[in-house]
Amino acid sequence: MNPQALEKKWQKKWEEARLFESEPREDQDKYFVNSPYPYMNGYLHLGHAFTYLRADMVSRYQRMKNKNVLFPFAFHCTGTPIVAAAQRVKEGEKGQINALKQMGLSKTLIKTFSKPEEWTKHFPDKAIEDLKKFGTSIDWRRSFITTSLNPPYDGFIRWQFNKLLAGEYLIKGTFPVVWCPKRETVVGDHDRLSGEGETPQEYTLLKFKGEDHFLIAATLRPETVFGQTNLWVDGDGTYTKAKVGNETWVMSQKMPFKLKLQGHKVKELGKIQGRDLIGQKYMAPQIGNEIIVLPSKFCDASIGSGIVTSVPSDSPDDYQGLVDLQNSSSDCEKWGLDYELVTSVQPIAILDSGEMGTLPAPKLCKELGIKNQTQRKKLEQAKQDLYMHSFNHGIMLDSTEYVAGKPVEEAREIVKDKLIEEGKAVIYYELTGPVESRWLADCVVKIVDNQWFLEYSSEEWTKTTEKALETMELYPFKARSQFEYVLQWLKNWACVREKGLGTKLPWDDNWVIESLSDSTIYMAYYTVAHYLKDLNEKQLKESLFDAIFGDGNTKLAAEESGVKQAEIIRWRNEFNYWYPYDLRVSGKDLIQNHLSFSLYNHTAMFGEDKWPRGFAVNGWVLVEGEKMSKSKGNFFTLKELTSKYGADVVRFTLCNAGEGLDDPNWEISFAETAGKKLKNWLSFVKKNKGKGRTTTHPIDTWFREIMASIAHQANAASERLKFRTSTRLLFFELPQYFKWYIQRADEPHVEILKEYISIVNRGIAPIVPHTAEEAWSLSGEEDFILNQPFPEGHKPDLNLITGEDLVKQTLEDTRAILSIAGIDNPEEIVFIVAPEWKWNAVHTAGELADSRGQVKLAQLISGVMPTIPSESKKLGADFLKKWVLKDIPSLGPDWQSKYAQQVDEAEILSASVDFFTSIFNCKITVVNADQAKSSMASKTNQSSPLRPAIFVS
RNA sequence: GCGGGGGUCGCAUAGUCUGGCCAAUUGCGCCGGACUCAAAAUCCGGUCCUUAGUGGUACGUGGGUUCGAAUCCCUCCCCCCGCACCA
Repeated sequence: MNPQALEKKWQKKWEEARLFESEPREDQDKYFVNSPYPYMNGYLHLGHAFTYLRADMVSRYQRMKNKNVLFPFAFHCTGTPIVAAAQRVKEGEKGQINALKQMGLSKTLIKTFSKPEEWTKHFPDKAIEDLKKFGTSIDWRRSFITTSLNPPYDGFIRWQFNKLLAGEYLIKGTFPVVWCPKRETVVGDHDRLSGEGETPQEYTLLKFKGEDHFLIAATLRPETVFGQTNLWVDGDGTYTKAKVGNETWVMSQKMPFKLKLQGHKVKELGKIQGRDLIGQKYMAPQIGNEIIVLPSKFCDASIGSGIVTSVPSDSPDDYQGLVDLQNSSSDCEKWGLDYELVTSVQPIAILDSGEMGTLPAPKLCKELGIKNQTQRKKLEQAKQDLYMHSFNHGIMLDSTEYVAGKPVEEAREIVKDKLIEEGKAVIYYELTGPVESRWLADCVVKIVDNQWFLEYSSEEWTKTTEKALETMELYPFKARSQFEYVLQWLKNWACVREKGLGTKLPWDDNWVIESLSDSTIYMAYYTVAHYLKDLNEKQLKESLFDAIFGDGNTKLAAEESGVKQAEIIRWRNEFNYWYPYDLRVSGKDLIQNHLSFSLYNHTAMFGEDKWPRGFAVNGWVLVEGEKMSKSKGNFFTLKELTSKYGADVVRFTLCNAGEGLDDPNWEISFAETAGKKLKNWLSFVKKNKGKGRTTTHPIDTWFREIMASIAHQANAASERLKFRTSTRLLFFELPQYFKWYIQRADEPHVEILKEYISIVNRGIAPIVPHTAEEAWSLSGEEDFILNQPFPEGHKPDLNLITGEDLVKQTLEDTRAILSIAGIDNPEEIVFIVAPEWKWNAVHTAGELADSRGQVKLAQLISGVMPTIPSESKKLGADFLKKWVLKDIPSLGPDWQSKYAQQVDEAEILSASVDFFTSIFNCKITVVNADQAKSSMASKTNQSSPLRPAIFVS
């Protein structure tokens, strides 16, 4: 049977048995695991598969630990990408249509994709199909899509936001967005021809008072106003004079338009030439001096405000501009400037940038050998370096008055706020780089009024959320510091948008709730999703949600919604049974947004008993060590992989790709060979059903103990979601031991063979469920393997293992010696076990050992020597010396326990003579050192407890 | 720059928290052998150097702590992820 057929068979059986349709059961502990729903603008890929596999393995593992498990799944459709993509299809854009074609969609289907709803129908269905074929243990009855396309969910989100508003978790503010002036719309990343990732950046607009107007200059470094020496304009450029509010401003020609979008009242008055400004003097903000306007080449009337305030101490551009002008009296003459006056302008030190000094810009320019202001590349680099350096290391000098001694980072905010308060500056936004919209227009920044924010920066709310985090179980432990950091750093989140799919803000139809904000507590919705599914919009009253998810009155809810009160109570009970969720499995990229948001919203919406119990985070899947991407050609959808390799191979190899926070690395070569391994296991199980001897063999006990020990370790690993470790132990390591067992015992014992098969089957069931089910049934067992207990084992009894370790060690040593000696066909091999007195010596050493296992040599020698036969006294001293100085350190602490019980080495090795003979095909002799032939004396002396001397000939 | 995670024997991974059973796990690859007319599959053995075994070197670099360091501390170098309004 090919893997797909086998998998289909078991998937059908699971479905028929309704194995994953979870219902509350009061007599059983529950376990609720979930994972963030995927965004539905494409098929599920290997990256999704990894996270969902982890959730599925937990789900299956917990079922085997006798938990009543709920694992639901849903689909995210909120936001702009689907709408934007649909719009592109509608406009017939080639790139978008090709992308869909590449996914294997038919032409007719693609046509329908001009409607966003079609996306939300097609992809969820396909995702369900893919995940079913992947063998996930999901309760599909509870699935849903988000947005207003699903009225019950829509109602749930409206209910949530009403509660958030009432609880004062929402605040209003303004917010800068990227704006297309042509289309008059917000421009997200997917609406851009170029400039992806560019965002609005805050500048401080400084106002320089002149006789009847202000010059306007934008700066990113308001704290440097203390060092202003002059202004720069583009002498060849043209500027605009405009009335802004009650003042008259001079600025670049494009700026009035931008100012309007940023909430200013602007009326253009006329033009003014840059050259007319040169030589004029203006009152500089903060320093209260008049400074002169000078011409520069780097200053461009079309960028920003077109006017720059000059701080030569800390800006390489400004410094170089000044030097250039001071080096050229002819230029000064050309612009009608007083050369004397120009040369008198000098940089003013305002902040200490550590090793860069208090006048870093002049220093840098000289060091870099910058000749003039047209060396843009060097100057740009110098500016970047200096900007970061000063920001991180700079301390304001005494001359800066109220910010003296403060780090630049703090001073910047203080100075900015003060200037704004005094009316000497305003906030202004520019983009971090040029952005061109799909509608072929250059984008600008617009300030949105009335923007709603979730107030994640609220101290009180954060405190409660931190408390919630404290009680949570995090996988891996390492993730905690990351979460702690995020919670204290998280800022307010703009939670509504002007466009895109989603739920409308209940109290303002013009806003749609944003996609990271409508997905914070929906795990609660899973508990009753299958009941709410059929309700109509009129029934979806606030009171109903209050009654199910809170302490709302069920009678009132029944009256308002028309749902029977008993039903509502049942739903509430189901919510209370499953909630809170025990584990949410996600990629690590969601720590800083989604998972943290989810935690915040839980503390806002629910009581402490409903706060999340666990987060598990994992890395991003790499393929052959490289990031998966369509352009690299290493992009795999879940669907193509399961149909190529089968679900279990994909699960097995993904599980083996990694665990913890590291990026898991999926290897194709392993996927190619893993199928064979699974198949081999099946044939092994089939072939060995009921086989084995009924007589006992000394080695049986050893293997039983090994099985228990491996199972014990695997169970502990699985408990911490380390399923790779678990699989390695059970599927790779245990079989190694089994091989050894077979080598030693020829035929396994019937009960032990059965136990071995059972342990491996149950152990790998969470990872490769189809193979495990098949093997379970092949081995003659009844029922689903999923209903069996996961093997737990126990810690091994070392005494039962030591003897076999001796045989193993001896075999390895013998092999090593033979190969080094170059003997292919030995005639005789003699194992010379340590004499009694060496054992005694070791025991005595064990008794004398301190807590670290250390032994004082002198003390040991004096204690042991009397017990050593006189003929061996010299050897004895040598042995003790070596034992204490060499062996004990390498054996490690607690070395004594290994030797505590003296095993009869001669007997153990003698019992294994047949075994050794079968391997080396020669005479095997075991002797005690006391009886060894004198011809072997030099070897004999090497013997020590558990490490016999070996003589080959 | 800030925050987080890393750098291990061809490749990939375990080990690091809790220092010594660590020349170091496991998979892939490679080499040799068995089986076979042959191949595939499977099985056995090997895969740092040296050596009739318990010796040397080695876990990014350079120091330190310790009887003892892949593991703890410090320096430096390098790689990955995030720094948001985007799902």
